[in-house]
Amino acid sequence: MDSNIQIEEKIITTARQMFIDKGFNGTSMSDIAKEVGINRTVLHYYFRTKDKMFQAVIGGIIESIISRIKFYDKETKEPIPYLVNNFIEAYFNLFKKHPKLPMFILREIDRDADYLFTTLLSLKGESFIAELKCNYEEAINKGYIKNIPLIYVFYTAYGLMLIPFLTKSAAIKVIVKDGKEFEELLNGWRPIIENQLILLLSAPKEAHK
Amino acid sequence: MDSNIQIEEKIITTARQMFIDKGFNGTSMSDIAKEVGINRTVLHYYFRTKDKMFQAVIGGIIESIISRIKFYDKETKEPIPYLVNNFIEAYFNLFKKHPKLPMFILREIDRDADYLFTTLLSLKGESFIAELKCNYEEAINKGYIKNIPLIYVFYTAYGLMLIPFLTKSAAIKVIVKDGKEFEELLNGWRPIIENQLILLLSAPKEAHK
DNA sequence: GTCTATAACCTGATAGAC
DNA sequence: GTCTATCAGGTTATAGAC
Repeated sequence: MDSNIQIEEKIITTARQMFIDKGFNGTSMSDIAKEVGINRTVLHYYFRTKDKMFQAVIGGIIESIISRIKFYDKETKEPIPYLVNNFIEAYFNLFKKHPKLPMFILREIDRDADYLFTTLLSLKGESFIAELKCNYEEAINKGYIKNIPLIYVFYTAYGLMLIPFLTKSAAIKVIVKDGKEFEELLNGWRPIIENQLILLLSAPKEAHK
Repeated sequence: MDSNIQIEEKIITTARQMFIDKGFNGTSMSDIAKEVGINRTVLHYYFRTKDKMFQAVIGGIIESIISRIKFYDKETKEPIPYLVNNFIEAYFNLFKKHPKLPMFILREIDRDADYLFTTLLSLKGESFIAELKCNYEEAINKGYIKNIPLIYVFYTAYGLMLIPFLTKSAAIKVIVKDGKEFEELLNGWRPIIENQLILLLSAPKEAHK
């Protein structure tokens, strides 16, 4: 039977969206069943427990986030501003499509960081993070980017990237009337974070006053 | 009776800490009662509902966060680097003492932004935000700071300020061994965020290359 | 495969004895 | 004021009929 696979597929996609919007604890099996349009016990038939269902869903979410990272490639030698531009473009598109994703990932880090990293490493390989670091240090040694610890680049990039989405509902209370005006706010924010990232990364000759 | 007031005091302080650590939904009345060392129904005797108990606690939390904001004072005319330094100092101290506070405030914004702002305005006055904006615009007009929308200053300040604490448990998984090393990580981060804020705010003559 | 029925919890909240 | 007992509602999960 292929209606089997179809319904399993439908469960996973709607469950993914609901977990992103409301988090693990905020989403009940009943909610998911109602949204899919099936009996609650059917969920248990396919996945047995809520945890196993979450496991079937979290991989795709992590993949969609991590795949946005693109590092300095010694072959193509793309300039920093181009890389920064690409990075921001990719994440802005992702978060405009899933505005609750930033909150989701932080909530999950807070809830169970161990499990998140186990899943991440099983997806991208055990040495994923070590490879990132190695790649980054090589770019420093060749003088393409400033000598600054990788973690601070992450802090700058993700701190500035996530904050508008994390505080979106507050912004709509205070300075912006609707989603359309929020979009314009984002458009004004983009060049600022772009500039700050380039300033942080650019090799000394471009950066020093 | 004053044992009355004592126990009410004890309930509030431990409830505040537990709400900060686990959020509103993550903290049950049973948890609080167990931590205080009383019967669960005693909580209902003092506060009747969980919501009213949260109300008794949230004011102090908001106050501790908002009171850190210090804007340009036309009287004393303190220079931007000094103000930035003070701002970062105040929040780093607060978050080192309560590392879960950043996650708490974001979670509550996500859960009920309306209620949070109603409480904020009732504490600081209806025109609190308008006054901030007015103060800020005056500083721009007098040429003390660059002409950039206030919201983007908030995004930069809080984005860079919050991100290390929001991802602390992830950092401890990956790049840092313990709390002491995390402290050092923070010490290295501080001058960077300081520099970025000063660059963002400084009036044109100091800022342009 | 999908349903009903039910189990075994946990939640917030209240009534009433002491 | 503080307790026990109880309620009504929600949660995940399973057994068994069809």
